Amino acid sequence: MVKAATSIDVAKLAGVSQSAVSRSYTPGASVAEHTRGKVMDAARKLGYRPNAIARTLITRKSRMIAVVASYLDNQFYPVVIEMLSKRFQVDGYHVLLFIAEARTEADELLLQLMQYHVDGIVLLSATLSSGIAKDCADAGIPVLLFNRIAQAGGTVNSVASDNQAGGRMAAQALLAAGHTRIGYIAGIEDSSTNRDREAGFRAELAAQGQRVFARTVGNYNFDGAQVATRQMFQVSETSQRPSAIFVANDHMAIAVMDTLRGELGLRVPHDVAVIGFDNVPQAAWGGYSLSSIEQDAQAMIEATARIMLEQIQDESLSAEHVNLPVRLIERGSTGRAI
Amino acid sequence: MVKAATSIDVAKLAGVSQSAVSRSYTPGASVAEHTRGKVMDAARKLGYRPNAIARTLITRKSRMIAVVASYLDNQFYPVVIEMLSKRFQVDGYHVLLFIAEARTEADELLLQLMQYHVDGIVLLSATLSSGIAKDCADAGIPVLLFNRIAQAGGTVNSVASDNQAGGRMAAQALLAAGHTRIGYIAGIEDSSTNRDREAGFRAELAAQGQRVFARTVGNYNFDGAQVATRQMFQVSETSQRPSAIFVANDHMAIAVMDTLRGELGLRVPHDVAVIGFDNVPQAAWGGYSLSSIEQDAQAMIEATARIMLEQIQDESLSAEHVNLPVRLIERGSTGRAI
DNA sequence: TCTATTATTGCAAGCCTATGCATTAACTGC
DNA sequence: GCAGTTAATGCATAGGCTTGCAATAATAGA
Repeated sequence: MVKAATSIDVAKLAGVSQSAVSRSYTPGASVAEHTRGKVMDAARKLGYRPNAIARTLITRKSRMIAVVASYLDNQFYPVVIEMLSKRFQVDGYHVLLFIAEARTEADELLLQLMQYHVDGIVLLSATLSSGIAKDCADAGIPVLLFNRIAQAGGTVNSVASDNQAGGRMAAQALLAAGHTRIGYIAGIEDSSTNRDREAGFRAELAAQGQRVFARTVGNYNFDGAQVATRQMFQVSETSQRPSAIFVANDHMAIAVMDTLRGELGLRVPHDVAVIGFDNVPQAAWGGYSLSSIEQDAQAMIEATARIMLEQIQDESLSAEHVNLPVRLIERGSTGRAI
Repeated sequence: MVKAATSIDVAKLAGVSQSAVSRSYTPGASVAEHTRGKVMDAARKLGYRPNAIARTLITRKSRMIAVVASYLDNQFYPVVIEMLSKRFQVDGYHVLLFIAEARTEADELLLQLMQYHVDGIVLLSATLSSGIAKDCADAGIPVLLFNRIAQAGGTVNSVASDNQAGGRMAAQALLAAGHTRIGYIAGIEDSSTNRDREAGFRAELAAQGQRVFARTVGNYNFDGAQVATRQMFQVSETSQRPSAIFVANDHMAIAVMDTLRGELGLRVPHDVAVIGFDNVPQAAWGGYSLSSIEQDAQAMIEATARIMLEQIQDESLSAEHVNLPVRLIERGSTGRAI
């Protein structure tokens, strides 16, 4: 193990002061081209790289952004994480990833994050206690909820899709296909996504003189969705069962289709039409051909990056709330042949 | 924005020296219980949290582990990342995540990582240039290849599955079902996983007097696998086409099944049997019921964590190479009803 | 009661870099 | 050739913490 060269070592070898070395690595600093050349030569010889930790200590900018997720089963999140990570790398920021399942766990984690002086925090489909939100605000660390709406209009940013519009689109698609017995399988009850998707869905049904025919809860997880499907279809008579279901996200919708076909012997869309939300890559797979409401992940990432970078630059900016349009993608699961 | 309290503030309020504050936060340090109590009280009042950056600067331990992935489409990786992240959190380590597609990109990234004084580096299905490997070794940073074997027996650890055995199992499963025209769809040609899986597969075929009937390359990606499937099945006569295919991973195998069924109108397993590798969650989905060779992700994570933590503790340890057993999971795609 | 131990505590020196300020060098224009 | 600018450089300090060492207090042993 060789001790890494420091700026002082480089300075000595190059015959300049340590400040000159530092300035050579600072874009826009005042150094003669000639000097920078000597410094870079010396640095190359010694394998010198500036110590990001020491730099963070003094500048109070770590160029790290924390991303907190609760699980990665739902492919929507890996996709988002990958995009976020690449997007932030473009601007020289790195992603510190955390998996926190419970709320309390997330709170504890965020306190740890703050010790690392992260420049910003992105929460994927998670919320945080107002106490922690305040701590972050006090510390000047911008926080952004991704795919969730902040409850209080406080200091926390949010980037989400227009879930209500999405819910309406789902209803329209099923109504347009002539369904009259339409069910809803909910995600996590108190999540903003579930609330908004369901509200939009119900509003559109109501507007067309209908209402939700059956409703169960899948809590946004695979097993939960299977259970929810069984519950919804435990009645024996066909006329008692929904002929179409709006499932609060694709991850669950796939479990629903599996259960309908595998366990209950029903065909999709012939016996039951299914539509999901998110348009994850798997929705397009031949085995499912799942109709879905597409979230514009690219636009969400771009908005997230913009807001975070702006607020890292300028602390005085106030919280933003972005709501992006969604789009109906019709595939086989709602009867549209592909 | 309130400036965060420092150990000096706490020391003042508690009426002790700054060292006492530091020691109060260091497990095993020499502090009277009474003193620690005063310190903690003062810390609570001020909302003090030790500054991890300053600590890193002096101890040269950041408690951060870098994880480098090249893409997250293949669900195997999100699953692994989630498990790794949780596992390291147990020991108080945090994961710094990077997405690097090309080799050169990864090299550049690693140099940046070293600036952050990460305590260790885990590369998911990626390799690194020997130059960088040496830099890491020199800097005393343990590096571990996950799901890849290090080419040189050098300073780099590796944790992988027994891919050769897996390849053999895949061959056995197809041979046992009576197939005589067996194809192989390869992953990335020069990856150790592809090499080993194919070698085992061929060895077993040879042992039973057969050989690979057809071979195309899918490069471990979805689109590539679709192309590879079309190539393999472009011949018109049934007897010219394989009746079974071993696909180098599940991510591709699913694309293969979609192409066989959707484009080519073939049934799985009736017309063509398919077996994959990894046993990703989607393999179990009803839409595919894909037979697969399971990698024991849990054991791989455990080995990874153990090796990394050990080597972070003790720099003198030499590189380890772990090879974990795999298991055949038979499902519908090879004819076994589920 | 006095000395020998041991447990606590404080002092002060780093760890490595960024940056305000003062100084010096190099130029400019007249 | 000289005063006035501007560019380049170095000095010295700060940023928040850990830790070896010395000093002190507390305890035990005789």
